[in-house]
Amino acid sequence: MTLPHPTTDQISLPIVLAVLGDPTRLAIVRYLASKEGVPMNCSKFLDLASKTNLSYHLAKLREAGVTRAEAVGTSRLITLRRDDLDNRFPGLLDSVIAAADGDPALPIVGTVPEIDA
Amino acid sequence: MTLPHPTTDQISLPIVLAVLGDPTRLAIVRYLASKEGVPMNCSKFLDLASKTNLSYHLAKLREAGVTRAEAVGTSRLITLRRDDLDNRFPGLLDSVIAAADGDPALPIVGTVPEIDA
DNA sequence: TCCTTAGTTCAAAAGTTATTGAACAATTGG
DNA sequence: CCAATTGTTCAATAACTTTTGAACTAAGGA
Repeated sequence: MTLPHPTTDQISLPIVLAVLGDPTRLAIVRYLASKEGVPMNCSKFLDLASKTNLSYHLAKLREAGVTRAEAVGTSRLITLRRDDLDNRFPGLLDSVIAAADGDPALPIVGTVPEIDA
Repeated sequence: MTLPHPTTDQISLPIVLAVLGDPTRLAIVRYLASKEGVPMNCSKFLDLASKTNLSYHLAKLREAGVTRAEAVGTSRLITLRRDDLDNRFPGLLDSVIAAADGDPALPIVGTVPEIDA
């Protein structure tokens, strides 16, 4: 199963903005950005929402072109499409992340401490 | 009647992103940005939506802190809260507007030519 | 005063998004 | 093979958002 992703030029500004305009999804994007290059699996985000709901939000992010998801075994490895976003919308992601960092009211991944290896 | 506006520090990133994630509102913001400092009245945007619907979208923009509306006579003078947005979310508005400028699919104000004075 | 212009409000309808639980696949380890 | 792990899909519901028309207010001009 190869998951559908938009090509770079199919990424639409209003859709990206609307997708980022949700605190749960913003938290996911911030976390991916903070671990740039390290693919995450969905379970990392379980403190943000239920498994089902996460599946929904992650699909939104992927369909908008914000993230890339690759099926590996029973996991999905999720990465931020930073290069594509930076190419298409220069400066946008950086300013969104910087703005989010300044807002203590936003949910963040990892507040509920994970049992880390 | 003084219309309600959030203070600068009440402006919320997810709300601003969600509000800008609508093509009609994005068109309004782009137009205001292109005419920086020149207050617009609502009728400027009548080629984007009906009068009633415009009232709704302009209220969303105002309530999010993106625009300021001042009642003058029977008109509302609408301006972009650029300083407030730039202070709160540096670079965000500029990158959104630049990104929008690169997308020919987005609606723009003034496509239907106005009978100008 | 009466009419027009500018925009709002209200209630209804339509459409969309978010959230949930139960059931389902697919991979991996024992 | 069996069970656990990882995540998806589906259908239902809840909750919002958008759009509309009709009725309204408020100011300004004739």
